[in-house]
Amino acid sequence: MATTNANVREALEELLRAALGEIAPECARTPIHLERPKQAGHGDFASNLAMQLARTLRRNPRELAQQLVAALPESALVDKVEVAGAGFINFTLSQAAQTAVVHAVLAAGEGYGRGAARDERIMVEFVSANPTGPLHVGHGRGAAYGASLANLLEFAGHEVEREYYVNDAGRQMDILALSTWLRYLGLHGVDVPFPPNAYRGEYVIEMARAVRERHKDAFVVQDVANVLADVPPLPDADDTSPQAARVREQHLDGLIANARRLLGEGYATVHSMALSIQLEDCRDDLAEFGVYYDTWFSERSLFDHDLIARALRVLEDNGHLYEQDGAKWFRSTHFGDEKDRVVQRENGQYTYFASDIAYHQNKFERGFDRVINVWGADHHGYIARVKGALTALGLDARRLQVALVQFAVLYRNGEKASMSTRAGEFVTLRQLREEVGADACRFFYVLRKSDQHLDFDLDLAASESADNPVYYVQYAHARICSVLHQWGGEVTALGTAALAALTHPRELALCTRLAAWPEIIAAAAADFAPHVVAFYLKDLAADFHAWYNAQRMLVEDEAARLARLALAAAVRNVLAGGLTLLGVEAKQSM
RNA sequence: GCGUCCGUAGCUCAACCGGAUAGAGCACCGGCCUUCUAAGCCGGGGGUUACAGGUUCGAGUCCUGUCGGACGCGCCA
Repeated sequence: MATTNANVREALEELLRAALGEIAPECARTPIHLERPKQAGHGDFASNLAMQLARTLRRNPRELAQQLVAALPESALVDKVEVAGAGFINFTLSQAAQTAVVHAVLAAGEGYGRGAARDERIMVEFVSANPTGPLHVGHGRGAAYGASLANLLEFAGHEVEREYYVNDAGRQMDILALSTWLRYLGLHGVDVPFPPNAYRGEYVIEMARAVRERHKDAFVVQDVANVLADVPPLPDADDTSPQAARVREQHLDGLIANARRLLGEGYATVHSMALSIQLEDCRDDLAEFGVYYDTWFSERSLFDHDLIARALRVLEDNGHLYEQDGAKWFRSTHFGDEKDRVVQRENGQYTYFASDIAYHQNKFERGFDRVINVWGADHHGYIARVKGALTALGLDARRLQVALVQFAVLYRNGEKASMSTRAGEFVTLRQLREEVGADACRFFYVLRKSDQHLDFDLDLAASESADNPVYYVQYAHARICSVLHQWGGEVTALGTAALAALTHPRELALCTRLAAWPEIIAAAAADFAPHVVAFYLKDLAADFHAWYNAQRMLVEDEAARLARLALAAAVRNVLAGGLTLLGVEAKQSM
């Protein structure tokens, strides 16, 4: 008779429902809400039913609560029912009902807490950083959050696909290809002044070496004047005017055009080498961070299959496009956006937004019930136009959900550390992992609500960090492993151990905590909130450490020993499962 | 200027979509290792939830305004 947590909750609801029918039949359909009190001493479950009724019945809530309690049917699950506070009804479960969760956990193993129904197909798209350089610590937060969210949704019972959108078709890629080529020329002694707004990082020079290795001097152009032909000269470095900024952009565009002209087919070779090197690097980086994808979706494939033109045609046919100043506009103001948006420029090129419209149409056509985008908070202004476009395409925009992740700001010596990709002076995700370890990184990143700014203190994280809560949770797991190892018995045999010996308040508190795990999963998944899991694991570890210091497990008395070991094994299962969801290793020893 | 998000202990953050005495960690003070890992435990001090109103049995949570912060407002991606 494995009494699961859901059983208990439903049983208590039934009891209250019966009492309600007795006391106030006219309110028999009032929803009954049971919550877990945060305060010890308020029982295992509490209901505010009497307070809810007080309004409609215009009666004293405490009196109502008393009457409800008096009308409750007998139940073996319940030890004590009390009226407290303004009219709460507090249930204290019997020892058997509280400890039964241990058997439920051991029977289900790491599957304990898993949502029952595989009801929805969900895509989670996350990170999707331009493959123009190493991932930095801002991407790291999106990676940790997105990966944990996907795991969480999967564990909650959905079918999840993880996707990375590769921006391999835009101007940024051209700038990367140009940057690589200019460095390559530099390696061959052809010195073209390196533009300040090209990619200046050391990794670009490494790519240039790779190009030289494979293609020798095939792409060398000796005449600097030729490279700079028709390119407007760079303004002074200290000129920060908007005009100067525009000229710098034109300078880049001119260089890219010349690279295309001078290299011919060779340009595409450099371009695709740069892309594949960066993509490979990104994939490795994320894999070492415990982040994996089912699909890497190429933006360029949208062009190759003419999907952008097709999507725009649908919009056009539905009357949502118009022409002005030679460009083609999407009337997104009809769908709540602040202003209309260009989808095709005067020069005939599609905008990034146009790709995105086709991309999201494609996502929906792949048959997902829900599509979740994890975006940096700086993209929030972008939501209205994408949703608007989906609506205009005749799709249900509510199926697209955007999870915004606020910035992670790095602090070093108490001061903000810059992380501009272009300037080349940023802290990469790889550096961060090497400094603090992937486990601490993953845990640290999801330890706060995603809509909360994250202050990442490098000095603290890099220090021999006993401060880091991830060790606290891992330590609890390792302690249990150690005790079970010293006991030496078959852990599977604990699944049927008698639990009557579990009577210590610390033991019962642990059981209550274990019983909450399925609810934590459901709530965290519904709210897209992996931090709820992280906080739960800290609480569970705290409950365990407190018990560990209060009682020994390996005692003479066999009944007590087996019951306690069973409880410990159950705690270990949930700790391991939770850590896995967050991409953190459940260590056997520390 | 307009829009979105945010403001909770000295610091970093929670608070089960309106519930009980607002909780953790760090830092600070005092205890616990001849017994399963002290990366641990036990105890203590620390708050007008930015501010002012409003809604109701009840507000950190909802509505209005003010102040402060981050981000966004391109024929960039």
